[in-house]
Amino acid sequence: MDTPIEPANPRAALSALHVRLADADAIPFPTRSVERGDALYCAGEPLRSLYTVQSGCFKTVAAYPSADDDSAPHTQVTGFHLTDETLGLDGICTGRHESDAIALEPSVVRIMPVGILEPLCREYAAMQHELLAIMSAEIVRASRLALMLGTMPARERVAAFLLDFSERLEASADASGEPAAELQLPMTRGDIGSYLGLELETVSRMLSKLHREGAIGLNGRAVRIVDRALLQHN
Amino acid sequence: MDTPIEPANPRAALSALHVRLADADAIPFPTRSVERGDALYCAGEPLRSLYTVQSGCFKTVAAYPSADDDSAPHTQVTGFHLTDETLGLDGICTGRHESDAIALEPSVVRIMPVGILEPLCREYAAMQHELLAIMSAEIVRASRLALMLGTMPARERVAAFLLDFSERLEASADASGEPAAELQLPMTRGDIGSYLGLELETVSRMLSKLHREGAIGLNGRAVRIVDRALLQHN
DNA sequence: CGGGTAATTGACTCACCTCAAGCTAGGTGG
DNA sequence: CCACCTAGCTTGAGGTGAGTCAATTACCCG
Repeated sequence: MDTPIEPANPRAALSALHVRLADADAIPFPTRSVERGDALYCAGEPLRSLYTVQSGCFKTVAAYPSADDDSAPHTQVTGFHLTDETLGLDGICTGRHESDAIALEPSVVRIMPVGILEPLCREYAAMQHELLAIMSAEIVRASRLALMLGTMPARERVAAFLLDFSERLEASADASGEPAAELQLPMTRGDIGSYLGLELETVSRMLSKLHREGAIGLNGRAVRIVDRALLQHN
Repeated sequence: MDTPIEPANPRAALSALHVRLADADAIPFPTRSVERGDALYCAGEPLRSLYTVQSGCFKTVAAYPSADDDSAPHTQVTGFHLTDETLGLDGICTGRHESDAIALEPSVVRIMPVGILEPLCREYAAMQHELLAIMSAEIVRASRLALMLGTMPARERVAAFLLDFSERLEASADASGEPAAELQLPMTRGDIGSYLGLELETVSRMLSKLHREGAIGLNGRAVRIVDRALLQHN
């Protein structure tokens, strides 16, 4: 308790989470294009590389075998990944990918083979630090998602999702500092619902409600954030 | 697709997640004792060290400012940490702890100063690999928690919690391979509920129900797992 | 033995799920 | 160019699992 610092404002922290792997160094990693709807990798595949999104957007989908075996396994979108975010980190511990990564729009990724990555990090302290920071940020992100799913009502979840998404858009696109007000959501209501632990109908209803209340403009997947305060509070 | 391996069984994976940091090397890190109920660290504090639990048990608690500011912030137990598990990883990205770590019983931790850790990992490949594996495992754990909170009904959550806890007890205590059947839960129903995104009354009801159905023996915080299959399925 | 924290159980409520119907938009082929 | 078709979205009506409130019991520690 030596500094009178902010009590861990998660919104602020989320911006701080935004770190780039391997952009300081000039190593020419190869890239790969992925069509909309295609998988960058699938759960169970051996981990060969980590991927940094250059352009486009992905969702990661995890499955958990259902309680009664015959019924469908529990499945959930565990994250959306925009430009400059890194994919595949969850596979390091087992050497296998723990989830599917599906492109939500035509996307390009930078490929960083894991075999190269570790030696590289042993050489360059900055790079090692960056990798650790990114992984730590991913832990925080996942924990925060869990917190959201555990404690917030539907309406707050949807609002928080929109705010988070707009800030990450801003972070990846321009560096204006101002979060984006116009969002073009690349995912379906069903994807959002899965991510937020809600049914797609509930997501739709909450979006309509936020629209009626004047917090957002809404036209299909185009969302305009009108009143940030109204979204944050209440 | 070169190996016909298990399709990412999360239960199995969870055991694989169990990795020890800095136990191969003979570096004499100092230790620290923490009384039951005391905090090992608090959210917002600068990150000085990572901690490996030597004995005892901790819970980590995260706070998220509430939607309307005047009311209490959302708060949730984000994890329970037994022997050999590492605490503090979520703080690496911001340099500040993102949660409180509270001892649930008298505990001892091994202290690993972060300033030493990174250079050490640059020197020893095995240690670096271990650290990355632990962090990755933490990502998987958090994602899986989110999945659970997003998709499973109360009864399954409680059952999954008991199974997970018993396996981790086994992993940390003896190396028998057989998961523990007798659990002495160190946390309250409220803690469990917070972790699982349920009210403490619901946790209590589900435990009673599992008891009535013959899946578990139940006597306060002492739980005996009678019928694993019944817990897993249905 | 007494006081306070933790756990159990019941009755009632409500937020979200489920099921169902209709709508909209974009792409495709006749 | 339009008709169709599918996937996605919206909205309504009704059911239900978990939350809320409240009362009682069990337990631990001083």
